[in-house]
Formats: sequence, structure tokens, C-alpha cells
Amino acid sequence: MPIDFAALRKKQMAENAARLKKLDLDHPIVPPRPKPTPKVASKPSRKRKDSNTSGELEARPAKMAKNASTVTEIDASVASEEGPRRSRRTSGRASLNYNESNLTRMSPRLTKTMRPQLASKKLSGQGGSGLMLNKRVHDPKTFGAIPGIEVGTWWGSRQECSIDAVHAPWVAGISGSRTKGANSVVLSGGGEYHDDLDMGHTFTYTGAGGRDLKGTANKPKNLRTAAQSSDQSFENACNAALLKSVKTQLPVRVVRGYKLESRYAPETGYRYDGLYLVKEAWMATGMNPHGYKVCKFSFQRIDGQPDLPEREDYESEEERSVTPEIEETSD
DNA sequence: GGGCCCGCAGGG
DNA sequence: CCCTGCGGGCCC
Repeated sequence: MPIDFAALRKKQMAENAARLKKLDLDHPIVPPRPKPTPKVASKPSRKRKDSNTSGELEARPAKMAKNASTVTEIDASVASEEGPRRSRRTSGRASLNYNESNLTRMSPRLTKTMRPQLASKKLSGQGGSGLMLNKRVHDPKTFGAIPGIEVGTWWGSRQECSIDAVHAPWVAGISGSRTKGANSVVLSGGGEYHDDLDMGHTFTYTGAGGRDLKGTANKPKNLRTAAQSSDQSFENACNAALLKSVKTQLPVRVVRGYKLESRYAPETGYRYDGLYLVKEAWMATGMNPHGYKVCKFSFQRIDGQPDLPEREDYESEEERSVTPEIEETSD
């Protein structure tokens, strides 16, 4: 008797939504932000470095963190035969335009047409700003903002983001250490994370591990990602780092990627969305065919940062399924 | 579209 | 040194 995978997903998403809602309730009252123009939707005709008039947000531990750092075990002994259904993705890489796009800063180091090998070479004799250099000038293990990187900064690839020290790993979604906590995460979607919710100022995130990075016949271990094949745990270094962040309440840099299914996802590339706190950590059943456990985390954005760009045209499948009323999503 | 291969940055 | 990890390019 195969478990209804859609039902499981719905259940998990309801759980995630409840977690995020709790964050909202715990959230201290903040003065409403003046919102003159809700724009930033379809036609990013120019650069988008507005609204950041005052200086960068300092890397400061939030002072309103009084939540108990709970790791709740959620028993879910469900298994399923079906895999998570892939929903159609509207984003794609269609309108990739490097000549004029919604960049806050255009980096000439990498373009989509350049090969990673070339990209890894240093551009000789480019001294100066550092932003033009193909090497890192800031420490990615910093907690909080990276100097010179504004909220909203956009990159075409994870490599560029790494060079700017916002998120060091090229592939991994979590960067940090188990002793000090997480420095940064990337929200990049993916089938295994298909129950995660993104409300913009809050979101849920699935941990790392539990994958068998086998590879192919000739080349074992040549894969960088793979389907879930075992339970995740907080022993995993990445997950441990996020768990540590729940305790430390140090800010975590958040980058959203184009593959994320969210109205807050960039249409292409990767965008720095500012600093968040990891508020909770718990275990849940993952959106994998066998119901392996995953580590889950809830994030909450620190106040006082520029508003997130929104894709108004985005139809959130997630939002619909967790909204009890509408429910006419017959397929 | 999927399969395969690749370089890389971290951490143990 | 080894292994992991929500990339990305290329080929089919």
C-alpha cells in the first residue's frame, strides 16, 4: 500500500507553515516600513540598488532572540513508493541577459559562456578594487555582512558568489562549522526539498547529508548531488553548524537561487538577500521516496534590511496547498 | 530533456 | 590526505 506522497508533502508543509507562523507570533512589533513603490517585478530596467541609503547592516547578533532552542523530534514513520512529483518550473534560464539585467553590480569575471576552468584562473594584473579580481578578498567565515556586498547583490553563478565571500562552497548549500555555527546558506530548491516554504522574511530549510554520492560505473563518486538514501542527522557537520546557530543567534547570510520555487527567488542566478537567524531545528520526514528523515530549520530575517524583491506573477503552488480554503487544485 | 563528467572549497 | 556538497557545462 503506497503512501499518498502528495498527502505527506501537504502534511509536511503544514508543519513547516506552523513553524513559520510561530516565528511571526514571536516576532517583536516593528514599525511598518514606508513602502512607496512596490515595484521590482517584471522590468528591471536599471540597477536596483535603491533603498539602501544608510550603511550596511552590521553583523550584530540580534538582541531579540529569546527563543528556546529546541530540537523537536517529529515522528513520522511513513514511507512511500512514489517520488516527489516534479512541478513544472517557469523560471528556467530563459531571459538571461548579461548586458542589462537587474544587477547591482556586474561582475566581468564569469559569464555563462566561460568555462569554470577558465574562471578559476586569476586575471592577472587586475589589482585595485578587489571586486574585479578573480580571487577572494574577504573572509567567508565572517558572521554577518560582507563589506561592500549590499543586500540584493546578484551573481550569475555560485562561483562568483564564492569569490565575493558571501557563500564559500561551490556546491554545498550550508557553510559553517559545527563549533561556531553557520555563516551562510543558499536556497536553491530541488526535489528533495520540495516541502520547504519560503515566506520571504521566514523560510524553512532542509539540512544536508543522507545522500549516496555514488557516481557512474566508470567514475565512482563523480556526482556532486544525489537522491536521499539514508536518514540525515545533526551529526552532519553542516546540520550541526545550523543547529549551533540556533544557540548562538548569530546572523546567517542568505542567498536565493533561481531554482528555488518561490516568489522571492531570482529569475536567474543567485541573489544575496541579507541576514537571517536560525530559530528552530527539528527532524521531519523528507520528501524522498523512502521517507528518510531530514533535518529541518526555520529562518527569520533580521529587521532593518532592504525589502526583498518579489515576483508578483509567481503562482505559488505551495501557498495554495497550505491555504485551507481555496483548494481547487485538481490536476 | 537526462546522463555524465568536471573543478572546487571546506572540513575531518 | 580523504571525502562531501541544493553546480554547471557538455554531450546525447
